[in-house]
Amino acid sequence: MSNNASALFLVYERLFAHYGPQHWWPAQTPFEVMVGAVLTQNTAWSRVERAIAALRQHGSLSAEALLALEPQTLGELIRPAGYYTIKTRRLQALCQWYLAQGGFAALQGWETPRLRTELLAIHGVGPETADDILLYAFERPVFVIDAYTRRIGSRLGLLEAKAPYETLRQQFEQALGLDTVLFKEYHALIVAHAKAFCRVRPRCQGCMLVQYCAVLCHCGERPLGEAGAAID
DNA sequence: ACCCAGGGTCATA
DNA sequence: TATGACCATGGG
Repeated sequence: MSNNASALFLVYERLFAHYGPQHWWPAQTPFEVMVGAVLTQNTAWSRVERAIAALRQHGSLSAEALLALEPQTLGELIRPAGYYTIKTRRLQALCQWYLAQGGFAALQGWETPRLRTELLAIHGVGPETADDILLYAFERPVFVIDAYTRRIGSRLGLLEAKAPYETLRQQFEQALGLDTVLFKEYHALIVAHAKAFCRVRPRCQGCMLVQYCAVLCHCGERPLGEAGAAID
């Protein structure tokens, strides 16, 4: 295992030690995970919670119900999550595919590569949304790369922030091994860490940044070495 | 008033 | 391959 690979695992251990288990994804059903994955695209989760609550209140938190809604009605329900016109189309496209394939039980029988390819073919489902769904709805060992992963990873000097999505995903998967439970927890911890320091920006020089890095570099006895020294 | 959030698509070079 | 515009709400 390369230094980089062991460093990625060390970061996980320290995040877990600091924040504890995150119990992700915050949803009651696999289908709700899928809906949330679309709604949270470039959107704060607190906004998504509002939209999901509205859908549940309306009795429309199912593929059949979402498809039956008039676009204008659905748009009104998910309005708090922003991009409501686009997300209305995306949600209904996802539901149409979901039902056409026979729903969750049928899809669960698919091999992961096929499932991923088919998800990516849905209009409005990109790599991160597809991988959120694969990991948290279908429990497949797929590592999710998001903006937080890029930011934290690059600050630690462990990855290139602008590298292609697939490159980074394979980097994590090869470093950690295909472990669904680990992947679920790791991604959730990255988001937890980012949220804890959501005001930290690359140009910041203040104490928040020191704490942000300290969680990963100095909370344990073992140093991160060169990777740790590379932070900002 | 300004920045940005758990992205993705499309047009352009 | 790689930028940039665009989508839209609401919290800090």
